[in-house]
Parts: sequence; C-alpha cells; structure tokens
Amino acid sequence: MSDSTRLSKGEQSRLHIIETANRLFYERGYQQTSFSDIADTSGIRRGNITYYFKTKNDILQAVIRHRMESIHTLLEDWEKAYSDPRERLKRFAQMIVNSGQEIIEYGCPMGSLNTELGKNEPELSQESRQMFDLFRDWLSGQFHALGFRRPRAEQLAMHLLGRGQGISVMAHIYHDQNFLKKE
Amino acid sequence: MSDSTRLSKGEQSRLHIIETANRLFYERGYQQTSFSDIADTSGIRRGNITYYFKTKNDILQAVIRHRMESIHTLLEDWEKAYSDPRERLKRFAQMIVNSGQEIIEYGCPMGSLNTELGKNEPELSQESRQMFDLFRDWLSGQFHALGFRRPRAEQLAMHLLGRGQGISVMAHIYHDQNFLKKE
DNA sequence: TTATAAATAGTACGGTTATCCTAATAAAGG
DNA sequence: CCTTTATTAGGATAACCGTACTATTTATAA
Repeated sequence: MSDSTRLSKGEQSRLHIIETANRLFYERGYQQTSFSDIADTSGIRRGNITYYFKTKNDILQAVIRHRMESIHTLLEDWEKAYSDPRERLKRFAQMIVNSGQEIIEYGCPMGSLNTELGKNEPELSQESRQMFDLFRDWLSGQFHALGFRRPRAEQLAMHLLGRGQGISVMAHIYHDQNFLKKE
Repeated sequence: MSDSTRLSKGEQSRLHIIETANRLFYERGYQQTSFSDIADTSGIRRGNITYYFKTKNDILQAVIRHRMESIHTLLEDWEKAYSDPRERLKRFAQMIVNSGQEIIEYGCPMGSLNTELGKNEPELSQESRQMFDLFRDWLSGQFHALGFRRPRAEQLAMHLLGRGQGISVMAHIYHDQNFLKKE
C-alpha cells in the first residue's frame, strides 16, 4: 500500500516475480511453467519465491490481478484520450492489430489462459474471466453511448469480443499476419 | 490394414487407448493427462500402453490422425447427404450448436488443442493445424460451388472458421448456451 | 502339439515437480 | 549500539512424471 512512494526491496521482488511469471505463463502456458522456470528467468531463488507466494496458484492469482490493473488503466487512458465512442472502439481494434506478432506466436493472452484454466481449474478460470468482464463492460458502455439500449449494447460487446477471439485463434494457428488486418 | 474384417485384439487395444486419450486430452488437456490417467481410465495397464506407443507424443499423434479420419468421413457424409452447398454449410453451423454442451464445458476440441500445442510443441502444432485445413478446404469448396472465385472462397472459409472459434471461446468462457445460437 | 510371435503385466529408474523447513543475511527501528 | 523484523538462500521431501526393461501370459500358425 505504498501509495506513490518508491517500492521497498520486498515489493520490488514481488513485482519482479509477477512480471516474470506473467510473461512465462503467456509464452509457455501456466502448466508448462515451473517454479524453477520463474526462478531462473527472474534471478530470484526458488526458496525466496515461496516467501512471497505459498503456492503456484497464488502466483497465477497475482498475475491475473496484475493484468486486470493493466487493463483497467488502459481503458481509463482511452477514456481520457478520446471522447468519441467510435474512436474508442477503434482503439480496441487497433490494439489487436498492434500486438499482432505476439498473438501470432502465442495467441491472445486472455483467451489462451482462459482456455487452459477452463479445463482443470474452475475457480481460477472464474478469476480469469473477469479480465473479459472488464472489456465487455467497457465496450458495452461505448455502444450504449452510441445509442444502443443496454441489453443490445452488451450483446454487441460480446460479439466484438468473440470476433477478436476468433481472429486471434486463427492468426495464431496459421501464423498469418494478414488475417489480423481484416478487422 | 484389416479392411472391414473384425479387429484383432491388439488393434482393439490400440484403438481403445486412442479413444480414451482423445477424450482425456480434450477434457483435461494434453499436458494435464498422464500415462497413468490413460491407463486408469481405459483399464489398460501402463506397461501395455508403451507397447503400442513408445512416447506420449506418439499417442497424441495417433489421436490427431484419428480425429482427422473422423472429420474426413464426417465431411464425406455431408457431401453424400446434401447436394446444396447452402445446406452443407448449414450442417457446419448446426454441428457447432449440436456440440454446445461440450463446447461450453471444454471449448472447441480443435481450437483448444491447437492453443495448447502452439505454446510449446511447434511440430505437433503443425499436425494439429491440419484438422483445420480439412474444414477450410471443404468450406472453401462449398463457397466456390456457390459461385465465389477461389481466393475469395478460401477467405470466406477462414472467416467462417474464425467465427466458429470466437463463438466457441466465448461460450466456453461464459458457459453461455445462448451465445451459441447466434450463429 | 509345439514353436513363434503378439499382447499384457509389473516393476524400477532417473528426473522434475510443488512445497516445506531451516539457516543465513540484510534492513529497520528503538 | 542492539533487537526485531524482512528478506534471501539452500537443501530436503514426497509425489508424480515419462519411459525402459523384463517376465509372463495369450494368441497364432506350422
């Protein structure tokens, strides 16, 4: 809770673990990433990691919350930078195109994580879904601002999210850059 | 190569392993399924499984080929049963709706497998992609029969596949039956 | 039947995993 | 300074993993 003061050594380490795990979970998947992988990549020894996170699930939980904060500030930034809902929606589409190379290599960070967790970790899958909720609610808000009624606006938001997921999956499978630009 | 004769005991066991693994890989994921899981579920002892498949990758390879055969015969059946390309395309959409409950629980069998393999097993990911190729080529053929030129027909096929993937992912994430019916 | 191959079973091994526990070190606060 | 807490490090553990190996049983075919 250190407001905007400099981070303590412990907070630094904790954050470093989260960011390392975040990247590895994305690139290799949650199951495929071990404690040792995180230790080796981050430079923080294994024993020290368990000091901050008792279990691997705890790390994933922290990673999900970290991602949600990122999404939250991202959406806030868009709100500040653009007043036209149409322009805001364009930002969303542009984001997918911008992260094209990573999507082609590893798929959508949210989608692939949810797909993995959905198979065997229902409770964490529920947490992971909240990332989608953030986008859904925000998109729904933009459509509502464009004059759509609430249930219809949410429907459109879900539709757009689904399109994004479909495009990401196909671009990932076929390693096809062009496919992303048909957005 | 026993044509249509009765399967030998070995072929029966082999097939039983493949079908068990196929289901487990779908429901739990490839990584999350162990030799012991397949042994326990199928009733075939672990030592015996390695008699048919040296490595776990070999099992997955066999599973992928098994799936591809199923898809192949499925598409052939549609070709025989319906002459109108429009009706055939309708079959494709109907298939997704029909397997709604499984998609909600485990996602799309092809999509989720590819998402998992894409992270860490490039060579198997390539094999897995061929399942998509089957659908893509077939769908492309249907669009072509409807009068579209070849590159455009394939574009439409990819688009339709992407839509299916997006819908599957969203239905899985939100466990939402209704979402599937907006196809 | 008898010889040969197919199929099944049991066990063992080396490596990795997540997690735990304890000791050592650094930081902080009185 | 000294005491207390935060942080780091390292090793131990128990379980599970994929795989290998060998022995046993069953089917096949001569």
